[in-house]
Amino acid sequence: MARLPSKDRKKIQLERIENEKERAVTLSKWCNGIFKKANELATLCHIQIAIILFSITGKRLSFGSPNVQSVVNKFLNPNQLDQQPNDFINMAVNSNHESKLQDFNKEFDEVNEHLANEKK
Amino acid sequence: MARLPSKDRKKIQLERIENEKERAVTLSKWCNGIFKKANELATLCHIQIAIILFSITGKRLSFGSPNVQSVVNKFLNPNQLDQQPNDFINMAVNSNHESKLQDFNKEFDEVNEHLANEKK
DNA sequence: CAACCTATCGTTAGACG
DNA sequence: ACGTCTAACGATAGGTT
Repeated sequence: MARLPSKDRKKIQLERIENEKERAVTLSKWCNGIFKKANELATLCHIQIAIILFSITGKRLSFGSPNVQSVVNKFLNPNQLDQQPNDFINMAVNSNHESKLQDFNKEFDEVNEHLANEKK
Repeated sequence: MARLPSKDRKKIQLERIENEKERAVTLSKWCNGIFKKANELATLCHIQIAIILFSITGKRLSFGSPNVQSVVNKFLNPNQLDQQPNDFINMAVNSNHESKLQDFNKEFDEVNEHLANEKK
């Protein structure tokens, strides 16, 4: 309730946050913000976008619209025509990427859950 | 100079922008904003981040800190230890990705140029 | 510790150059 | 087409629950 009067100071300083906890909180908030913006941009401008991020602790976060795989794949194979989703899945499964795909799906679920919550 | 009085209305509607020119302008502005945020986040939280984006016209834009390749590579090979930059470059050159690398470098130059300008 | 709150900071739509 | 301007909008630091 009664909020202390003079604490809303901000003004980010563009340098590394040394305090671990503060850094983790900032990362979490900014990730939400950037992923949300990416999602809005995908809708507004009808683009495809993928964001991949590794924190200093090794945690991996990603976001993609429509999904990370298709954008990364397009990035790695710019000369190919757009592939059907089934083609991409088949390609991935037919090579040695099974465990990778599971990781992907896990992350997508997490991110999508987050986004779904935010939309409510 | 004398600005019309009542035109700063906004309130984005979260739906696709149909007007091509307006959509291109919005994409340009938002890309600057998101890439800038990604760069700030990389500094603040000491993360690695890559953003890959394809516009509806097929234009490809990307941003990476420290660079797109290393993050995408880490994403595709999560079980490997971090590679030295030279290792990655050798890997890329030794496979059939030469033209891809040139594209990468071109994009990095463009983005870095933009960022450098913004920082001034 | 994640969600909520809100003053303040940062981003951007629309107008203009 | 790209930079600048600025009010209005959106994101968030620091706080509380």
